[in-house]
Amino acid sequence: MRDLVKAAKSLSDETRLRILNLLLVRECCVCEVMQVLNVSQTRASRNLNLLYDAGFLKVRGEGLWAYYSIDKSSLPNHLSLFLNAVEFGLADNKLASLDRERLKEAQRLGPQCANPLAAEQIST
Amino acid sequence: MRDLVKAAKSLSDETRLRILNLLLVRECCVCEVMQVLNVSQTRASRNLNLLYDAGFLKVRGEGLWAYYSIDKSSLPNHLSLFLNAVEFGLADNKLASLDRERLKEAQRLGPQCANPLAAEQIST
DNA sequence: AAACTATAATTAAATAAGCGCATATAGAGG
DNA sequence: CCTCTATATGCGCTTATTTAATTATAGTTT
Repeated sequence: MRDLVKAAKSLSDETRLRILNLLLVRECCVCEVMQVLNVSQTRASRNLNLLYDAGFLKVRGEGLWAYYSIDKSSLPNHLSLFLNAVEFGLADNKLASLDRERLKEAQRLGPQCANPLAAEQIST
Repeated sequence: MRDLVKAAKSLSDETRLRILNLLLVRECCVCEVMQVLNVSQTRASRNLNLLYDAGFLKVRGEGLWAYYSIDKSSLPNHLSLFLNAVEFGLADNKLASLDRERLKEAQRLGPQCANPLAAEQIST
């Protein structure tokens, strides 16, 4: 039961649903999530880790980068069913679609390039 | 997206999963939920209402009683998918099975009969 | 090895969730 | 109309979640 509660809890946050939406398209590193969702590094990392903890994600470290992904074939059945619900629910969602578009243009440039404000401060 | 978050949040609590587990068997009134889960009237009512708010439940008032139920056929698709996940996840759960057993013996006697402590105090 | 960088963890502060108690509501029955 | 009863709700308290800011970690590069 605890697993189920944990899984549902991990899905009960907009940021995390948006993250799953991206990872359903393809593997992402933390900085790509930051870029596409326009959130802080802390927030991206923490919520990715929460989804990992709930069992939805795999992580693969490659040098400094951490690549998160969803491996549907190795998911326990109840998580797989939850994911179906999320995938269906996000399919026709405006923000989710926009995120998927933005993902196409996301680049693996590291966290400091994801924040336009910081970039401005540098150029000033 | 807000709907999805709300749905997932409503599933992220043990009491509410146990309630869904009962209602997947049959319609229940508040006092039956109290009895089977051995929780307070406030707690039963509040959590039923939360699940109702998320769209999972129907209510039917009959005199003083409120009967809650799940009408699978009229659920929106994403809720239906969520429910599948919950149903699967609870199928082989010990506590959920026990609750289903207890449900067979539950009676519609009103809230004060659901609390064994109160019953003892009455008999003393 | 020293400087740099992507991510993780820790902390502190704000916000929200969950529950019991007491009270409100609304229907039933005398 | 008054009382009794099943359920709902407002309030206050406790605990849990979320996040930004800061610091830590670990790999990379020079």
